[in-house]
Amino acid sequence: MHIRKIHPWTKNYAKAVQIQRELSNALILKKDHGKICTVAGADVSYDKYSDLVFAAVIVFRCNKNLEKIEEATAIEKAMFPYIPGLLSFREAPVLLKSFKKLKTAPDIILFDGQGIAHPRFLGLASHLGLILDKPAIGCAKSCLVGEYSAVENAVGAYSNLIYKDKMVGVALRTKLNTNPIFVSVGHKTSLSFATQFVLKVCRGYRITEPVRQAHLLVNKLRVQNIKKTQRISSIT
DNA sequence: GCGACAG
DNA sequence: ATCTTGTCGC
Repeated sequence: MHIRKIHPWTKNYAKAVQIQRELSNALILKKDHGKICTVAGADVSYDKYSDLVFAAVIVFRCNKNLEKIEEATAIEKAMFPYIPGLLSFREAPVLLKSFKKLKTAPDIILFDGQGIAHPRFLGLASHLGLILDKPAIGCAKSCLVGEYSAVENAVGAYSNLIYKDKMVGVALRTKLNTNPIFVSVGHKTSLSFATQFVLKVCRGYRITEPVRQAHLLVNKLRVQNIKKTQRISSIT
């Protein structure tokens, strides 16, 4: 799929922050799409013993079975450290490399991270939604910024996530007796649609099925790659 | 200065 | 995120 080149992947923290401030103004924080027929889940994995970063994206048909349409993976060297608030500068390059391999562009994309529930309102899902020019939703497993009240223990229950007097997302219960996940708009969709959509693509786990499958695939890729590397080094 | 802090 | 087995609870 097409990758828009909006800005360089700087390694300078101050510049990265400035880029986030500028890009956040270009976000479309409303439902800007028709019926969603395909959905993609994306995730990243790291190798503790090297500086390699792995990515996987899987596209599904939005039916009951979430039939898999296509998948793509990529490997890249980590060029940016993990800094809360600057996650996209670490994970976006390898993710884009995998998205570039997709033949079919999904109608919406689910990311393992925040959308606008972010210090400068530009989390991973928002940043990539802009670059890919696609509706995107942030599905984080923990909270980065904002405050919220306790969520009732019932699937579908949620509480608003407030940051700087703005509603930036929701803490959503996707599974009984399990901590809620944090859903926020990434780009080109609304919070209400994102919330309902996330619930529709959950399959008995806390994490949405598209992201969960991408997580399983990227970890498989990492383990295979590590084993392959060890086979080669034992011969050499 | 102190504490918080997606993956 | 990553290193890792069993184990407590629904």
